[in-house]
Amino acid sequence: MALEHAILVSLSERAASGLDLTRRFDKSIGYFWTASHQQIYRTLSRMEKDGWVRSEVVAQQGRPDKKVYDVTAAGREELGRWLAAPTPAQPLRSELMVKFRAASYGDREQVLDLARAKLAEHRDLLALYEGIEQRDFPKPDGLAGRELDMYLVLRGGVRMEQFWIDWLTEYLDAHTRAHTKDER
Amino acid sequence: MALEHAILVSLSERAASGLDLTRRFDKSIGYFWTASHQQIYRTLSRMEKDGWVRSEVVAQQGRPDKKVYDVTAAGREELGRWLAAPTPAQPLRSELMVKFRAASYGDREQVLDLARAKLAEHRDLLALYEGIEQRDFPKPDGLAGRELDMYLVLRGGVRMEQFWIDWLTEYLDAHTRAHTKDER
DNA sequence: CTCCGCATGTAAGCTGTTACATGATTCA
DNA sequence: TGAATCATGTAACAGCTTACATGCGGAG
Repeated sequence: MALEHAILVSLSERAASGLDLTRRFDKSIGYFWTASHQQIYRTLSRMEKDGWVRSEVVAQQGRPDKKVYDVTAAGREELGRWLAAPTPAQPLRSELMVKFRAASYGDREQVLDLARAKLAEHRDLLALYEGIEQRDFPKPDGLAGRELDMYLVLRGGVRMEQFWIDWLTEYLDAHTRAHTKDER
Repeated sequence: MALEHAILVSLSERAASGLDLTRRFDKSIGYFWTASHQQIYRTLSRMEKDGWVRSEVVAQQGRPDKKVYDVTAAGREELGRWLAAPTPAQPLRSELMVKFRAASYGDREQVLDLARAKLAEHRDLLALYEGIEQRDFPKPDGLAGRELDMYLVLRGGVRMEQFWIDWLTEYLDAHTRAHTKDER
């Protein structure tokens, strides 16, 4: 029930069409909340029916018309209500952890390869986030308000990737040690 | 498509009824993959139809009969196949991060209260995981095989909770500093 | 004239959640 | 007698994914 609210947040930052939103959910806000264009169009329709957003058809030159959505007063009210409501605990769901736990029921070497692949993925993501951090927030000390919010969420992404890298490294090291011990 | 596989893992460790599995998904394996009893019963039926598990009705004294499920050869094969298959990147989905980014569109003080509540939740979870770690793996150095797998997944849980605590602390500190600066 | 990007959708199917249902036994 | 636990489900709905559909304009 949170896609509506993620859309309200994104539209509060700036009015947008369905495709604009789709692109935002492919980066920026998409780093911590993903959605496909099908979901977005469907949800926008429902939100307009509910009066949380309104749309205006905008003609473009050399391109098809687009419907630009904007948050209404009712939408702003709903956003404020949701922001203050308690956030239910979102249990961790990690396919990788299930696989790691199950490694002894299959080919362990292939599971270790999966771990190495994930480690590379997370290193790439960390580099991406750190690049954004250095480009957009070179001096974080003076930040406040909306910019501070953006910065701190990005910091969450950086720390999250660092967590994966550290844990996967511990995992691979431990299994390497256990393996060499077997060999002796 | 991973609940089937989580069930295969759990049944590989030990045969179980639907209710047994439901209880396991409330702790141990449930710390990184959750499922309700409705999901479990529905999925077990499908898996039996597909030949991945077989069931045996076991009479009990003073209790209703139960259906105990067991992994078949086809199920073990499927588990091995799944274990070796690449794991798709699972994008992060955090309602809390959406709220943090949106704090300026609502009552910031209430968002800070949410952050404090989450911090307390994650401290409790960390204490739980560290308790299990000390109780079940007091000397992790000699571990190998299945036990090492269990230990390392638990370490993932510990590190994950540590991540949340560190980040939420950074978040609260940064906003406290920004706030006191406004006051001056 | 074909392919690509823009722009908006529909439809089918699977997964997950919420609510309801049944029948037995044990304990207060 | 009434509540709690054991044990297994059904039904309805909401959410998400995958595939398909349409039509316009510009580039090569």
